[in-house]
Amino acid sequence: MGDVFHALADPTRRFILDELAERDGQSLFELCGRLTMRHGIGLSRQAVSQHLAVLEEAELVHSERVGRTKLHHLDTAPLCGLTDRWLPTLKE
Amino acid sequence: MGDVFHALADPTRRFILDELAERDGQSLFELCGRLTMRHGIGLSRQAVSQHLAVLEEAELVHSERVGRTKLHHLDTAPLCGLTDRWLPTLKE
DNA sequence: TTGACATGCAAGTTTCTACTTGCCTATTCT
DNA sequence: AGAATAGGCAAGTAGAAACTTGCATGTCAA
Repeated sequence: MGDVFHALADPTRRFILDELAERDGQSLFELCGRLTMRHGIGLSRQAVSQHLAVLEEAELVHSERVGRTKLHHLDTAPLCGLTDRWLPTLKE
Repeated sequence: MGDVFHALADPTRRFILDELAERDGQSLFELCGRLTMRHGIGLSRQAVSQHLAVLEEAELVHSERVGRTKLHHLDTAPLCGLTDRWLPTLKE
């Protein structure tokens, strides 16, 4: 669960989640391109790949291999109730 | 807003929030003691102080000086709607 | 005012994080 | 088969983060 917060702590990773929220199932190359075009983030392919690995570790992103590409899917489940721990209205 | 995620990314800081959620208005010394007693975290006073600074930066904790002590208060406001950005049910 | 207590400030160290570069593997197309 | 495409692996680097230690500041109580 700390993994989820750690994953969300980086702005680039939050942009990646934004991208997948808008268009699910993107490949690594697609994400690279769209991060550059739409968010002005000019990172190497490997940098983005490493960010995706962190997001997968946190289970915020799942991936499937399709031929020579790998499609990435957003999973918002780990976000639900993430902060309830400290919200007094939900204590009991 | 990235500050909030960054602040939450550290387990010690999450324990501090737990402590303040349970008993609001603790001093630095109280927090040090309770972190050690209840969570097994034996950190120096300065380490805890630095964690509190990070939490204050993120506005998750506010503090007031009272005589020679400083009391810390939890503020859950920054947590509200933190993850809505990616939750599809709230898109419009 | 002097001593004890609660905290702040400033270096300094070690560990982690983000990113890059270079090379390797696997799949598709011609 | 050979070239192009999509991605993976590994080592290296620069900067940030987490902690520590030592000293300074401010407050209270006798």
